[in-house]
Amino acid sequence: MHWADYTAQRLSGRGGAQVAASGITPSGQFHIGHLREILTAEMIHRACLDAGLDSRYLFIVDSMDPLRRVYDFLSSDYGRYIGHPLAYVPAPGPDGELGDGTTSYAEHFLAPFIDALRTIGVKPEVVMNHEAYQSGAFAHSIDLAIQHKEEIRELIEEISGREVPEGWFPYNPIGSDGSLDGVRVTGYEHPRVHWVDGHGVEGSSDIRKGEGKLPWRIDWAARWGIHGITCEPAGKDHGAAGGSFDTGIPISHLLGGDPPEKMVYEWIQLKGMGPMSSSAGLTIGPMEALDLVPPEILRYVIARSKVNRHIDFDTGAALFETADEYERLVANPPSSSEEDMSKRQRVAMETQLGAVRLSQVEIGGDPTDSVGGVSFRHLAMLAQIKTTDEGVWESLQRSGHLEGEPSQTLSGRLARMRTWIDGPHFPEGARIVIQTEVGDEARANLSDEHRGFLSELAGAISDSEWSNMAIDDCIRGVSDEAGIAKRQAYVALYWVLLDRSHGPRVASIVAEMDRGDFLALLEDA
RNA sequence: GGGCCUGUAGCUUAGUCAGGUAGAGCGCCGGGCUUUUAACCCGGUGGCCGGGGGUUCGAAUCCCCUCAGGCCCGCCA
Repeated sequence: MHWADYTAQRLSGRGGAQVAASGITPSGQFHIGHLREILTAEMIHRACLDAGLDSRYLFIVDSMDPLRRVYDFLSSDYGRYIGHPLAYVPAPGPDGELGDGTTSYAEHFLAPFIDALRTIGVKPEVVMNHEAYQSGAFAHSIDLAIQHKEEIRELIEEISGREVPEGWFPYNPIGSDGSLDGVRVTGYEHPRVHWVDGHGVEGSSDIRKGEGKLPWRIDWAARWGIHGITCEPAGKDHGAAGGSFDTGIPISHLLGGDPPEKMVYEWIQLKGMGPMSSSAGLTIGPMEALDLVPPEILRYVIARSKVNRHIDFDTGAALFETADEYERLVANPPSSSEEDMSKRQRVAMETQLGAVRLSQVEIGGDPTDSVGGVSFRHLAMLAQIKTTDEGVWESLQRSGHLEGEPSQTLSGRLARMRTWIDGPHFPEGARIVIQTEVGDEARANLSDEHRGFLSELAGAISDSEWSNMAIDDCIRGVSDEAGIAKRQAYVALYWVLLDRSHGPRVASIVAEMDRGDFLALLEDA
């Protein structure tokens, strides 16, 4: 059974309406890792719906969280906004310069991410956390937290093993300069929290009006109750023993809530990406990833992995293989008709089918609608050999992959594939580089028999018609005359053309080449 | 120092919760396709389940120890 279905099953035991949620701080550019946070929760939500449960999916944007520091992509002018809730910080301009404030920092980074989510079929109910504070939704929880101040302090100290500092207060008011930092609480008279800020200015905040916030560990616990959240997968950082999940659960009870079960997902790592490295500034965002592979593949990357396994997100060969794995699964789904299937095989099959189901952009979508009918590997090859899309379709029609006109799915795939090929993320192993001179490795691997064939071919092909068919006839004819095994003839050509022992149809490659260039290569051998 | 996750065929991994003869995909190798391929179809190869010890009739699975990789323990989400 797929993990999302399993979780849905557990949630059904809990009864009532299900609310799956994610929470992300919009402190900067969203990246591919955030997709796991979102999709883990969203897939559970979908699984709940599929199980006939009443379910909603919430995306809580931590817009009330303060700007922590001046990130590298921000101008130093942002220094004065440190400690300010992100909803009240002006969005940066293109070069990180301080914006005019028409758009908030939080909105600025959120908007493109929401667009990307829509493309992958995620349509969350978006909750801006600062609005929740402004609306007074937190007021009751804040009041309870203040009343239970000492119990909460004990819980945090006991569970996290951390000492809560003197003067700690379970509500952090915004000071006179708009910052949450350095504000000391001096008293509480419902609904106002009195304080003195770092400048020595005194004031008071109305807990019903977004004039302050709960500290994270309490904020999280409170929102579970406020929104009736029944499931919120959290990153492994929250999951550490004594982490915010462990303190959140008892705090939530204290605030009258019924917290979700602890669920922790592993990170997506950018390891093993070859030329990609964060230090080189070459990270990948969801939008960028969507330029390369279709949304269902991006979903499948998450769906196919168990929640507690880390994912090496690799825009190179691994993504290639994942995409082809998806194609195979959809085109040729495991069949349940086998009676002699073992229990394990059956479970594995159900899990795979679940992963495909949850990878669909539209809920309940037919996976076969998203199938291209061609492996990514093959398409990548054709896209490199054929300069025009028409050429690709013709080749696919000849090879039987395609009947009639290409579907929208397929032409979309080709467009993305061309982007991928032209970009820095394309796997080098799949790149077809036509040599301009014979490579060292090729030279080392060419036998006398190979050379003899190549030189004969040079003579024969110099006045051959320059078409796929004619070139192929010529190659086959010469190999017969030269008495070389066909296989060896092609091996020789692959070495010369690609500096490899094998490759795509030789004639297809040669037909796209300039005759002079090809002859020069043959003679160079 | 404390804790969490992971370690199964060359690669990605299922199976670990409820012990019962190690499964899959890719790759690779071979064959077929009267067109060669990185297409397509068929077949095959491949694993002292990180290591050691223990419990058991029986351990990838439970217990202890150990090695390796990743991550968390700053009101930071």
